[in-house]
Amino acid sequence: MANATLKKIAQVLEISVSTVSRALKDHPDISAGTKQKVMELAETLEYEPNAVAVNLRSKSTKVFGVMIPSITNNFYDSFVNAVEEEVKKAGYSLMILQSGDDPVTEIDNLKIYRQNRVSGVFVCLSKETTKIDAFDKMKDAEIPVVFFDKVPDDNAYDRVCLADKDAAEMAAEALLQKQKKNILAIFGNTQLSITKRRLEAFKESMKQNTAVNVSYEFAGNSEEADNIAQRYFQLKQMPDAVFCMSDEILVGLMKCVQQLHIKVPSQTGIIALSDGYFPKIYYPEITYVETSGYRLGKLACERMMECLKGKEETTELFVSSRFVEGGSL
Amino acid sequence: MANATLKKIAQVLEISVSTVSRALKDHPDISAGTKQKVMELAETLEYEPNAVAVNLRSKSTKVFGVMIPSITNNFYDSFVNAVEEEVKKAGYSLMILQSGDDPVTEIDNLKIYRQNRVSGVFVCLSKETTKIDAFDKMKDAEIPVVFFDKVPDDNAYDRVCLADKDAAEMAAEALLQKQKKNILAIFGNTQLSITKRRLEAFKESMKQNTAVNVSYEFAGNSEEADNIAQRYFQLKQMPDAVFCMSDEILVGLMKCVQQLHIKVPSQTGIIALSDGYFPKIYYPEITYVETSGYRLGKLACERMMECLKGKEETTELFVSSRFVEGGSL
DNA sequence: GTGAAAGCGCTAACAA
DNA sequence: TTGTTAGCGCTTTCAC
Repeated sequence: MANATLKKIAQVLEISVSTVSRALKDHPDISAGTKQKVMELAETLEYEPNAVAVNLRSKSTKVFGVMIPSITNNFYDSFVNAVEEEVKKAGYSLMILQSGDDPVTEIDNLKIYRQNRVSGVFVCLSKETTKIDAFDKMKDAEIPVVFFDKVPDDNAYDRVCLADKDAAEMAAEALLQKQKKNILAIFGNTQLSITKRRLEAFKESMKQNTAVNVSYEFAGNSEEADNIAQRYFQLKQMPDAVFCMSDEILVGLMKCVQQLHIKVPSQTGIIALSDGYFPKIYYPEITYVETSGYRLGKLACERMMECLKGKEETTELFVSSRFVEGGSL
Repeated sequence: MANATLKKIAQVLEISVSTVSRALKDHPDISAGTKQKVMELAETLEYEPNAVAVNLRSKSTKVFGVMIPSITNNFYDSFVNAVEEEVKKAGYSLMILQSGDDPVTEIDNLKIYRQNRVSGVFVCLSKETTKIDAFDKMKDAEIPVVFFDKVPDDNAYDRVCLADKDAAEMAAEALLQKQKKNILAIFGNTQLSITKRRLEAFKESMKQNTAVNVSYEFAGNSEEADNIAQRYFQLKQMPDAVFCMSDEILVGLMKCVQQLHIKVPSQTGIIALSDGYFPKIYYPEITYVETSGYRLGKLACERMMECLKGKEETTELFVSSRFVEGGSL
């Protein structure tokens, strides 16, 4: 008999609902005998508490929202994976909503989260988002928001980010170390703060050695990266190394490498910033600086949990980077 | 002022809660004047209905569960993407839970879905699941379940699947058409029904031409596929074509192809069953038979919606396959 | 040790 | 046209 309620159990046993409730929670007030009977009946009736009712009563759902531009993206997947894994331990579930990189959808989604009274929201801003006042409503509703990856500039918000600066620097250092002289550096959409940070740090590191020639290019997707690479590798003076800011760009570059039969690393070296999956599908495996969505997820959870137990100030936290040697540089 | 309730509005306006409720719903009974006042106050108070309360009252949440082995998987992503897109139109949200291919977690997750009174659940069984009686509890709770991809054999359940048989046949036909004589066919985990179906159909098609030599191999992941390919491509009689049952296997094969500098399609042809992303990251692009997670998602939604409005019998539905020409065969 | 009652926020049948 | 009442399932204070 499914959908048993406290009431039903109470009726059968001819005791009150509150006693049943307490018995099921193993409350000290209740006699062993009563507990026994209640537990048993609950068992046979397959009683399962109605979370909706509990939530209404307690004014708190055990659900976190996660908003990402798109779920079909390796990096966000890793993030979500980590978060799901982590919050489950505390009995939470996830409500995942995609913004599709659309600020309007983003705002709609926030509304859904508010109406569902989620306990908190993890947000990666859409590419197009410029105004973030919509998030103030979450404050009013007392729903903590932890931004990740694409975060607002405003210090008034909690943010966890990749150590973009460190990562870009590490990659740049590696290139210099290998004495590369003619580098093609492909970055993503310049609108994104993530691109800006990586670009700036990379450029800064490159200043150390003025004898190095670096060409900066920008690709919005894999295909554009492919096209850019095509152009450069048909020059008589081929790049002797390529830096890829992201997996998307790496994938585009590698298609070009395959097409033009470029030997890696003898003809050209390659280094990327990556979550780690794509570098391993090529031969030789690509040397990369890890920017882990998984670790970012864990960090975001930690921060969220702090927010829940009365946070103090907002913070910006970073996930450290890690150099992973492949055979491509 | 956030967290306004009907009660607050009612108090301010000195009218009853039910009038407020009706006014907000634009109920015909309510006078224009009252509606006006209520609407305005609701606006300024930033009233937003409490979904939890509504759910409790209506005994129906606007949430679907989606259970997949892992979210870090292209195919399931596409599926989830399609489902999210589709159900959003009807005002539903998704609660995604991963089973991690663990039957115990699977059962725990079902419990979470039941307790949260989701409106329905989309389930892809874990690799390890053998007994499915846990799903009967969902029936008792009157929560419709639509299985997808990895589905139970039992006809008593609603299922949407890829047309594995068709897809494998199409690939086999293409190989025969191209006069391939020495084919390496790599399949996945033989425990999975999906593997069985694809394997059986492929073998059946191959029977048409007994002059063709086919080697059947099985790989549980990309690395194993790579190793198998390594072995075959170091034989003096190299395969003149390779069939990959899945993206995972294709990725492994391609790593080997890169390592051994095998020319595609001149030295060996390649054909795969795939969702479509991975075939396009290689050069030449891989010829594949599309097994679309996205379309599967759409179909699953259709079926779910039917279930919600009182279904009749359970069905097994299939997403048709599509041959996509790359340059690899 | 147990029960009665109130209330979380909302809806809807029934009254007025 | 509006209000009253009851109740969704649960928890918890207060009384006995």
